[in-house]
Amino acid sequence: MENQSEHKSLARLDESLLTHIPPFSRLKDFQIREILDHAIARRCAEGVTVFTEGDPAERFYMLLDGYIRVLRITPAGEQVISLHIPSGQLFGIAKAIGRDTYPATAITASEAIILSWPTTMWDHFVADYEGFSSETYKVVGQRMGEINMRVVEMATQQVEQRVANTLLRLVEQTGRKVKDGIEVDFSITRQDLSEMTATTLHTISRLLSAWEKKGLVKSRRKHIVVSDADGLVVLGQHHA
DNA sequence: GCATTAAGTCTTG
DNA sequence: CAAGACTTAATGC
Repeated sequence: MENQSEHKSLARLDESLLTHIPPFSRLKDFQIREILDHAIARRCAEGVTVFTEGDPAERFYMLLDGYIRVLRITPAGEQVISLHIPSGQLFGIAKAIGRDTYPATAITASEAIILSWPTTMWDHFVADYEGFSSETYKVVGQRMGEINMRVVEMATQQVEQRVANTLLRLVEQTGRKVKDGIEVDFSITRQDLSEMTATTLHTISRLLSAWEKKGLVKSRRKHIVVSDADGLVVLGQHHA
């Protein structure tokens, strides 16, 4: 949790870092300055735990660059990946959902740059910074919506449909255009995908191999490119 | 239709 | 070379 993360407040933080990020975009320069002066900036390698489920929510976070993986551990010790967060979003905002501990664990899915503030400042942010709370509700709502969709998928769809839809969501939210399609923009293993879809890495491996033969995806170790999104959409809908 | 087991290869540090 | 990522086939519910 305190891995190699260079706590130095990355020189002096430039105001342009925040001016175009939704929760702060409506603020005056002096307010941005104020916010940055209270922030701690941290640059993390991939795989660093930012906070752990159940920990007291002492800080809240803004992801400036990279991706965050949100996960929970079952009593049996299995990981379940519940969400990936792209840059420009707040996370670890326990206060927004009425908690004083973190409801899940957050780990960097790539190299990342993260700002954070003490949770004691939360009420101040909500009260004094225009647009901050509405943006918070929006993000919380979006994530709830996605989780809801996934619950329905888990209950009603077969594995192939679930994996197809999960992969589509991944490239939609975190995809990067490459030569022959859209690539998931961070390291992702078959194990990871299985933890997102409640299946095994073996099934994922078989599915990806089959899809590759059909020309839907191209994957190498830790990389997945979706080359025919429409084809995947069909698979995700249809009962094959 | 899928998990499990098991037995392997290939890649990376 | 060891550890981790990945593949494939066999078996059983």
